[in-house]
Amino acid sequence: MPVAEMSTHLRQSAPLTQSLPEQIAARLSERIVSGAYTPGQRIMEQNVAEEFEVSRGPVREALRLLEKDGLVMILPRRGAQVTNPSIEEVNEIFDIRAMLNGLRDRLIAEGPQRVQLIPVLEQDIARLAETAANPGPGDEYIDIVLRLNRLLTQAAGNHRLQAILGSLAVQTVRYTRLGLSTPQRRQQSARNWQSLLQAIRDGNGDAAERIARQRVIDSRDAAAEHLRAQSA
Amino acid sequence: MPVAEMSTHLRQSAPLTQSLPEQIAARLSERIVSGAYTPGQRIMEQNVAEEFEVSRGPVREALRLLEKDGLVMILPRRGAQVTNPSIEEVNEIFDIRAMLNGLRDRLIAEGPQRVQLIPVLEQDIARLAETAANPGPGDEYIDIVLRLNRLLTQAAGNHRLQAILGSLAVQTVRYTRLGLSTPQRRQQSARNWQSLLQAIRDGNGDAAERIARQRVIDSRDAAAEHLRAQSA
DNA sequence: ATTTGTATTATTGTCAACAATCTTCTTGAC
DNA sequence: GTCAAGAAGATTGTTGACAATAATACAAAT
Repeated sequence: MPVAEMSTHLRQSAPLTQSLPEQIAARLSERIVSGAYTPGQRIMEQNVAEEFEVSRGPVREALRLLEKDGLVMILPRRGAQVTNPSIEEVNEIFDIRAMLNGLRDRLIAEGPQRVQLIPVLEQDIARLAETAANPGPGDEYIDIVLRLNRLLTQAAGNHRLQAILGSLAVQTVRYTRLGLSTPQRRQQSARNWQSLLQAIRDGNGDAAERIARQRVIDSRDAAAEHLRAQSA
Repeated sequence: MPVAEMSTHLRQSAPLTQSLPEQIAARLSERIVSGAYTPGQRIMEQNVAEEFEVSRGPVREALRLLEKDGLVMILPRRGAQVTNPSIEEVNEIFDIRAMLNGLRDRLIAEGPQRVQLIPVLEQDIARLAETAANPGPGDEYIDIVLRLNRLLTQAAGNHRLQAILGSLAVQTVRYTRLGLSTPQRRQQSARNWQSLLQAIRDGNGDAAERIARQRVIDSRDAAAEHLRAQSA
């Protein structure tokens, strides 16, 4: 074997669908959201570069990409560390998400794409109702919620909104999971989704916006409740 | 002549307040918003590097910073070019700004900091009313509006919101100016600011949000009107 | 005249080495 | 024993060179 086998398969000889920094960022992103890198942990360029067998240049760019998504914080001369947002900052992000989800769902309720969307929503929201009361951490429920959100965010047709909401969703997914960890909350959530579906059916943008905002605020409050309980 | 005199003074021997990429980004940012770089124009790393007498590394980072602010678009293997948003994209950004300005002004109307803020607002908004009807492009009026917005965005106390709104404001300042280019529009705008002031005095968050949204939507429509007139 | 293939050039992507700066560890004084 | 100062090490910042790729110009064939 001429050269050490690459353990990570980052390099492909065929045309790359993703740039090298993007691939590195994706791998690091997984580790952060999965908790393999703990909040506050420092990420050193040299280590990442050696692991992926690239130089520090692409790694630097990858870390900048992660910073754009709010997953790491880059301080001058101190490098990147996994973000560890305070409860206040998490609340701030949820407030922004509430407003922008309101806009998103209004755009959908008032837009022409809602007619094709309604059957898909009906199916997913029905599954939400089915799985909400299941005991346990609710991973299945949460997966459906995340997919629903992605679907709606794409369907709204506002590209900039899509980018911002995507970034904010990544930053708060940890807390969204926390907030949906009890059957009671999931049932509350499922009721909200059904209300939203009805508002979209009716083409009622005002109602869609109000319901979306309430959903995110409920999510925020539930997460805050858990965080308070944990720290106590 | 031994070596070309440095025209830009980017390098200081004393401790740098801003990092090198930040300084480069600031300089390029000026040129973009001032129109020295035209929308769609390609910015080449080598050229910028030679002009500022640095290597391409910091320039690359500077361009990534500008991308984060939405001032340039970076395409793989094609480099950076000044963003040239379509009318639709500008409308999208204004919609987002409307929602987030609503949140911002609600936070202020409902927050404790409003009592210290009210005298400052009264002064600036009075000056708005004075200068609104002046003929001409309204540069003075627009300067006050921009300062007011900065003030409120900072005072709201939501750091993430501040970052997002700052970025969106930079991207739309060109169109904001366009929308405030007639005395009629400025008088409409001034009336809106006075309504906002009253809502903040009353501590009425709902009203503050509604008024803020309306203000941005008016701004959006006025800018769109001008753009339509221009292209016809 | 248009189009297609090819060669050339221009530009971005990546790398390894060096410089500057921050952290940590050791040493010494009180 | 605690704290301060300095030295050693570790880490980010910057640079210039090389590689890979995309844009351009030109030539030839239809």
